[in-house]
Amino acid sequence: MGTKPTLHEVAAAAGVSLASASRALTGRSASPEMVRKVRAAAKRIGYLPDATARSLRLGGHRQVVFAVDDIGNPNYVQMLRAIEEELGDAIRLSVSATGRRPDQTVELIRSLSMGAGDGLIISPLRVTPALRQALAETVVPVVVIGTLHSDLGIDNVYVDSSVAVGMVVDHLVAIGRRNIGVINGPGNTNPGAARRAGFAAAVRRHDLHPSESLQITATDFTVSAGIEAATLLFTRAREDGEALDAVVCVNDLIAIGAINAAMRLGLRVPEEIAITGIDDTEMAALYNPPLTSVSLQSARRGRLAARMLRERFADPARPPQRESVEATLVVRGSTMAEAS
Amino acid sequence: MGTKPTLHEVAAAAGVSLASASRALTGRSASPEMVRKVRAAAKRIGYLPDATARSLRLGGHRQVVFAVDDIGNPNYVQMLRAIEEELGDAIRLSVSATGRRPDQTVELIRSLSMGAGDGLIISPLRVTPALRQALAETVVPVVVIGTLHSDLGIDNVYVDSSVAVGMVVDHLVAIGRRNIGVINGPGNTNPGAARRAGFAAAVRRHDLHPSESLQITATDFTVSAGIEAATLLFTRAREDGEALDAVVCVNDLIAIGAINAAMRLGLRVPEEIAITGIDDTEMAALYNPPLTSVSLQSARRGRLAARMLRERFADPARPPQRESVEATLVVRGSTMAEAS
DNA sequence: TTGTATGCGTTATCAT
DNA sequence: ATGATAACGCATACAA
Repeated sequence: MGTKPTLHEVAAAAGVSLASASRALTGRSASPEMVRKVRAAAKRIGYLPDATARSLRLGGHRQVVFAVDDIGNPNYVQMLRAIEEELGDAIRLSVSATGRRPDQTVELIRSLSMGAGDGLIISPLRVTPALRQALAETVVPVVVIGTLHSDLGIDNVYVDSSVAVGMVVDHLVAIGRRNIGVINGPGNTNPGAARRAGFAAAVRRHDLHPSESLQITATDFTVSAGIEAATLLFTRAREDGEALDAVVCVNDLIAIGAINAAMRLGLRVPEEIAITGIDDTEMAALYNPPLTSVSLQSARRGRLAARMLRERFADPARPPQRESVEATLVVRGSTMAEAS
Repeated sequence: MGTKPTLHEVAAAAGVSLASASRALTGRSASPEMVRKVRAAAKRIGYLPDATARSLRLGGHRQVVFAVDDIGNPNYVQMLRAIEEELGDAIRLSVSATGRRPDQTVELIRSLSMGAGDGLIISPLRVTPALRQALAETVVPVVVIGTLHSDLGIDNVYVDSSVAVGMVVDHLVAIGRRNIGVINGPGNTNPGAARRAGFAAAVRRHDLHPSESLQITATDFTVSAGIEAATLLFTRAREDGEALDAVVCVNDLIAIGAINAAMRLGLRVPEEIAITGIDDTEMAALYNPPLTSVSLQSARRGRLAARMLRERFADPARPPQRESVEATLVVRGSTMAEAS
């Protein structure tokens, strides 16, 4: 009773052959009486068809898994949508949240070898040694969206997000802001580290010398973390008497948090303080004020990754591919008042 | 060459047995020489393991499919996240966009019988006769999120969105607004029709008599459609000299479009015009001004649906379940200036 | 270590 | 219309 009933047991319970049971449930060619008997037996013993077995027999479609830390992140949502589109009806797409436990991605890659899927697309926040190891050993194809050493021999699509930070700093300097603070994300992630480095390089290039107290780290890439960090940044600048006319945030969510914090403190955006994000989320264009941001082309990256996987399915022997995507600055109202 | 190579052919190409080929690739117990030969042969003929077969042999997990019109819709994203969480690691979750073609949902239900999945969660915008038919016939369990006649015998979780509209109208009247316009969504959808009816009932209840010109229909449940519709509404009201101090929008995206349109026309929100949404999207709380909305508890609905499916897996024979969720009003700055 | 044979749960082919 | 059986692609128990 505790085990999962098979079609075999349905047939036994109904007192008919296996083949008849199958036909009665799929409705191919069976007498009304047979259908009645079989469906009754199936319901009685609690039979549910096994999708895997059906799929095997019927020559089912390929399945690819898309694994990200947080499905709710708008960035990943864009990727998800693009991947789904690119894969089309012929390939089924599963999503898997890996953010709950560390190195869950590694388990996932290993589980691929147990039939979890025919291919995998991941966008890992951190590339741990264990992950590198798993990537090197995998037999089923994996595409990584994010920074990755090329000698791993893994299909890869990436974008240099450190230059993205450079672009916003360039823009801020160009419109006359020189007292630029920054809200970083956690430094122990790949994007976090890259953007942190990008900011350091940019201020050096422009000969800016932001005080340490204007460089702050949010605990997470979220709006609430952004509010918290920005509030601290603004009050600290005020107390210390530090000039501050712009804040670079390392993603849109933090930036929106920063705008919220600024307003609560009565700071006007962009007149008193310019605020920028990164990712060019849908919300950026819609926000009030609209958020200046840098598009990292998430949709395009997702589409490219999906295409790479399709092409690898078609030709498993071809050399590993690498493609990159250009960051593009999108200037909006959070740094410049709109032309009237 | 055009067909998909199987392990059998790898074994043949390597001149070893099927079992040895299997072991060499999974790395169980095989000599280095064997591993080398087999992996070489596999690479040469372009072998990729079949996930379905592996999963069948290894006793793979259940797979459920979540099908919605647009994966990008924040509403569905919340559901997706909750479903993923509730299902846990033991059940794999696939997403499927059904918005591309009409009645693609029906095809999906039928394709379930071909091994596409062990269970299905759908949130259809429209319940067509064909869909009803497919639901009545399906052998694999389906949970419908949305309005559904109970005699279909399908597990169902729903929320009455017509009362949601009533709640915002009550609120607007309570704060002294009586010249209330509305931006509806497409009427040929389930939510669209329900909310339209809800508005009609509410204005009747409060003895309001909004002129026809203040009741408008957006072409879609999107921000851009909202901007378009709201612009038309505001300019029309201005030209006709109609008083207008509030606009009920049937979802958050349209409402945000309406706020955008209002600002472009120089209308102050909420002082001159109050604007409300429905869905209580994440963006609602973060927007500027924060959007008064009605939570339809998407996350909770998703979680309930996932749980229903799990419970049906556990006991296929139990009677069909129905659960509902309460709409709750969330008052924010788009209708009332914040307390200072 | 390697090969042979069986079975995972289902549908399709071929008889009857 | 129904029943017996092979096959889908793979991993493993067993024998060698």
